[in-house]
Amino acid sequence: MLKEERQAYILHQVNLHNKVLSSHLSEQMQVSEDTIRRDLQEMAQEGKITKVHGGALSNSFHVGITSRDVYSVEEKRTIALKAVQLVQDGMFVLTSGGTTIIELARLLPKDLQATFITPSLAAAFEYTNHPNIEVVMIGDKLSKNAKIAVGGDAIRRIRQIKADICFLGINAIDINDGLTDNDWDVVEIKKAMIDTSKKVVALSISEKVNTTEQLTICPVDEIDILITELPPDAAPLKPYQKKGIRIL
Amino acid sequence: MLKEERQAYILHQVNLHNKVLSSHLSEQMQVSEDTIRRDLQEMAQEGKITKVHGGALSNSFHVGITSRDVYSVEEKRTIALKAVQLVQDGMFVLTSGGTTIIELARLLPKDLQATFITPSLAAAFEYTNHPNIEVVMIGDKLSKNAKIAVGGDAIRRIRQIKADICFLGINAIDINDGLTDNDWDVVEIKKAMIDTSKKVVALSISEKVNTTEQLTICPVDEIDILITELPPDAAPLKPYQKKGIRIL
DNA sequence: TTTGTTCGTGCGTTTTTATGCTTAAATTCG
DNA sequence: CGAATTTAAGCATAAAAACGCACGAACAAA
Repeated sequence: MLKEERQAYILHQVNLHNKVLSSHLSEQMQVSEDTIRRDLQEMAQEGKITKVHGGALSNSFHVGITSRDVYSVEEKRTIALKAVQLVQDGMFVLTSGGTTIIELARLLPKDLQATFITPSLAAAFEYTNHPNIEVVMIGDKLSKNAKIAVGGDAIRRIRQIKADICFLGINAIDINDGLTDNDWDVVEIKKAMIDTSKKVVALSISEKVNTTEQLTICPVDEIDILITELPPDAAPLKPYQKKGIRIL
Repeated sequence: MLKEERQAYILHQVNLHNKVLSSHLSEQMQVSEDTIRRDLQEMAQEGKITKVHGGALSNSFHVGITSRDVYSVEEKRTIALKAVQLVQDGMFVLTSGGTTIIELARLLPKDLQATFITPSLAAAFEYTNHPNIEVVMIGDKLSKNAKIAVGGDAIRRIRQIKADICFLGINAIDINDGLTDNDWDVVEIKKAMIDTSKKVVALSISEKVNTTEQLTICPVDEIDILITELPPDAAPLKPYQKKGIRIL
């Protein structure tokens, strides 16, 4: 059997079943696993498949939901980096959706072992890329624009969880009006998340600090930690610090 | 034997068998391998064949390697088009994940008003792009590779639904072994989906017909409709038709 | 016919490629 | 953590390719 033949067959199998085992292929084609591994490596380099421990995965399904240009990524990355430090092994972490949360998801250390729970499709998707993280998706009717599960069932489910920490990507925060948003269903979900978590962390780019939307989620004193891309002692954050909120 | 004669013969052989070995040709025509190699090289330069180590491949064979998008999109699209016709306004539709289902999701008519329920992240995401479709995500612990919710809670939730129709993207179907898969949790989910649906539709490219994986989902007679990219009267599908399964 | 040129072919020799094996390191999993 | 599996790297070997060279046939021109 020619090398190219073999690789064509492998590609075929991979795309057929979404995954293949080196051992299996080796047996099927009567060549050593070494050869298979070299084939897989070669094909992976050409971008045809994704090589993993023990075999290979199809590339087609892997690329999906995410990746699209995000507004002020740099700031959000800064925020996410600070947030990551709050997560420790074994924690139950509840998160909302939103682009800042997605950045957080991407920056989680590879060896972190924790359980992440979210009603957001995109966040859930990102979490599944981390091998050591257990991901729980909160299901229910999906909100079309936020792409997160909303509704009574989702809320009930969230309230059943006792999370160690909750990360909220927020749209507007104001010292008087508190946390606000513009989608009724999302507000309900965030309320539930806050209620059921021991510690609440609000993530927001400084642009959104001291702005207000139509619907109230909660007053500022219900959040424990506020993270922006600014240094903790920046002037605009002083009022929040005075209210007893920890700034990172 | 003249050079031209020889090359004509080689071309014939290549197109007939999709591959030739230099050694084989050399023996057949009683010339040195050097000569064969020179012939192959010449023909390769003219674009008639593709030369590889040890022999040559037909050019048509090689195109399979170059196409690197989703595997057999065309077939899957054909399948999806047939499947779409089964959905009508007002239906409750339950679907699994998988690339064929994603194609189905993309091909749904814009004006379709129905409720789609799925444990698959990618499928749910696609459904949310349709303004008139109500999307319900089944939540639970997420399976890392399939990116679908698995576990007792998801199963319980699925069983509470009485769906009009259920679309399953399947990995392997065999007349004796029935529907099979290679992921325990996914199998459980699919079982639940089948049990709770009035009508079960299996979507599969013909390559997966008459193949078997390790874990059984259900015998073939539990599915109502089988859709492949082949015409309904294709030979490989006859046995299924005899069992009373409708073929599309 | 003779001579010189070109082409096709085969034969050694040297390189390159493909593959399997062994061993040590890495990874996974109970 | 420790056992079992998987991988990576180096080495050995055989097969194939590349290269130069030589021989002989075909062919053209003198």
